[in-house]
Amino acid sequence: MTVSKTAAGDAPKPSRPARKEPAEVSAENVPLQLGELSELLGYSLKRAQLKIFEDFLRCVAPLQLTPAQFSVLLLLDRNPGRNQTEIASTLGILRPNFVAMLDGLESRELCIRIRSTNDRRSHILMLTDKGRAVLARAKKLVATKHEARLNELLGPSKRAALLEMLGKIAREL
Amino acid sequence: MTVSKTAAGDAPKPSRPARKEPAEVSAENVPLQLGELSELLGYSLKRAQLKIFEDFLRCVAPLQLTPAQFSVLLLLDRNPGRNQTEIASTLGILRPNFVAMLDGLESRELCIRIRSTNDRRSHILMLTDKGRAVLARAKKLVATKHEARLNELLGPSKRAALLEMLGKIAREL
DNA sequence: TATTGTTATACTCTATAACTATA
DNA sequence: TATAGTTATAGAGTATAACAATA
Repeated sequence: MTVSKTAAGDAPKPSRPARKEPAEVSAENVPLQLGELSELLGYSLKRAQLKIFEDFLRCVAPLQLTPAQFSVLLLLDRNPGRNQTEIASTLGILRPNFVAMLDGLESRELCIRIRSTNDRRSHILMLTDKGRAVLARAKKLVATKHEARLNELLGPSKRAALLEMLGKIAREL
Repeated sequence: MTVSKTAAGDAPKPSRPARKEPAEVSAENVPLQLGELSELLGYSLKRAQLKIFEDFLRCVAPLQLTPAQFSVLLLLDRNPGRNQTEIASTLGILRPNFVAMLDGLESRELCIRIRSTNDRRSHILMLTDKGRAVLARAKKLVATKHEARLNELLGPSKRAALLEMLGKIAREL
């Protein structure tokens, strides 16, 4: 059922140790078996996601941007004139949690909140010139280092297939 | 470059509103554009991972097991006689954080810690009979509900391809 | 009355230092 | 001295209730 790479019980038992016994009865340095875990989509998905975020952080480290911050900047650039609720909900961020995040970006002068004249309850969000500049540099780092690495690892067509399947799961599951 | 599904500017502008103007100048109910975000592997990966964990929790809800707890039970079943450090590190869990997790499983009598006779510093971990029974029921729920759903959504061959790519990223990135 | 941004708060995850008991 | 399990703690991330200003 499960494809075991290094099964402890499957190894041919030598009739006699080659040179000397490791230490006492046995060293037990045998690597653990993942078993059904390696067939669990959620498990591999989680491990892969952690690796990718790690790599993203490394690649964009000079700009000090997290994946979440990068996604906010991208969305503000593509959707000028939107308020906090709209941006947050699109990214799956709860409004209360979006406040501190925006505070951080605004204190670094990457974006600004502007009280809307139509509806004075809401804040229109805008990238600053600095925000646009940082975003441009971040996009370049992501494309040339982060995504390039993944392209190298998977190849363009597999990468595209992966993206499509992940999108389908995110949308339809 | 980016495949936009509902581009605000792409819709053919009607020369005259069909019935009446929405409200004032414009309703602005236009959905946001994800833009480059939909091409970012990490973004789709994160959204997909959240959906899959959500579905896992729903499917295994009768047994009250999280994905992390399920992975521990699976690993204990496959690797009897291992200690906390070995199990935790295999799953990418830090030893201090593994303590409370084990406390939870042990208090539910799903596994036990046994002081090793060889090295009295370490605790050998074992599934209890109850733990094995719960694991068996969990495996069945995961296979027939959770993984079956994903198989239905993606098809078996695409599902296998997805798993392989995620594994490759987790191992090699 | 309902909604926007906000505060306060709590709960989970994750990460690090340091203790204890053993080796 | 080094290691296994543990404690304490701090920081993210995420979740809900409730308030002030505005609609």
